Amino acid sequence: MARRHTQPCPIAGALNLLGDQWTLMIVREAFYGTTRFGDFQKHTGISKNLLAERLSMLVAEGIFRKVDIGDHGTRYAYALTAKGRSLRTLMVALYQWGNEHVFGAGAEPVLLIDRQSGDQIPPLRLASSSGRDLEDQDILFRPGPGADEAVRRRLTRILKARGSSDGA
Amino acid sequence: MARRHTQPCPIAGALNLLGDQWTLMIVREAFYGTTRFGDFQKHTGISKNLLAERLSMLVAEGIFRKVDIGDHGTRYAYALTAKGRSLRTLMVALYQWGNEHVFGAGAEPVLLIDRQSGDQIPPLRLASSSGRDLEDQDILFRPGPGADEAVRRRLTRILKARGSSDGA
DNA sequence: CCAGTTTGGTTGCTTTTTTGAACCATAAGG
DNA sequence: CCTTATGGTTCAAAAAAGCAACCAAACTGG
Repeated sequence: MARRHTQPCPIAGALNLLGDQWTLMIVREAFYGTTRFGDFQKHTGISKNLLAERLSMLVAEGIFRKVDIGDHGTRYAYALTAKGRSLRTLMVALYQWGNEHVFGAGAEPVLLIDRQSGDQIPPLRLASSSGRDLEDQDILFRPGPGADEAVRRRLTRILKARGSSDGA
Repeated sequence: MARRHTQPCPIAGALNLLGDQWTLMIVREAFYGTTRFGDFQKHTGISKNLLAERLSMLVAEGIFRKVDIGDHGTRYAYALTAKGRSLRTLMVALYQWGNEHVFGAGAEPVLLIDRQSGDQIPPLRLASSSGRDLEDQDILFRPGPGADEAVRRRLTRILKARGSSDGA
């Protein structure tokens, strides 16, 4: 729950919110259509106190919203917000990596299917704006407007190291 | 370290390996070119015992390999294997989500740049095999060969719930 | 309208992880 | 040959997770 990572880094920032065993399981459930406290608990196996804490964190972060259903009172639906639904790409990346590298071809537990064609959804493809496939060495890390001096220095050093090992 | 999730689910399986605060920070460092124990520690801020444990887990899982450098003995390089490099897509999804939804437009700490064009790498796009954009409602979850009875039943129920709410 | 169940928690205790610091052996470097 | 760097291990303390018990409001069936 405590913000562990303090560096201005998108990975660190994302892990502060999502980097534990349960948060993305809860998000998975929401993509499966689960909305109720008890159903999240039943389908994930998380304990009630942790689920309560995670859901309230996710609501505070704007990833879920808590909707009072039933006339007024003790029945609620937890639904993904637009920010929550924006995790779809990340979830698909996890699905595909888990299928391929944890369970392996021929042992995939859950396949992602394109409803319209009935075919499997193809692997996410990292491509340039012109559509060219990008490999590891095609990616550079550049400080953005939110970078501090430390990040700026570090990325510059990485860039130099990469650049010099390039011609070799 | 203990395998928490036991369901046959690609998300659960992936989170068993990657679902904590440090593992993906270590992987990030590897993508930045870090190979040495001390450098991983310095750049992430992880404590030595946890780093040692995580690295040995990652080596055991085939995500990193440990290479003895220096004549023989106490100097090692940790390098991503092909399986480790296959995390690239997942990492990019995290970078993009963190930039957009944790820091926000205009405050991105680290931008991903296409070396050849110098432009920013565009957001990962979830598309069908024919290239059509896919939205939430276009994705179905189908049991794969590794599904057990419980998963099969659950996904069938989700499919029905989705199908029936479809015409409404 | 009353009794029993469902829902959505909270509380408190135990166990596991993480943190942080100290320590250490081998190997490089000067 | 003395010093420092490397890559750890070990230990105690703090934090987080897991687990069971408890609870109040509200819905349900009769």
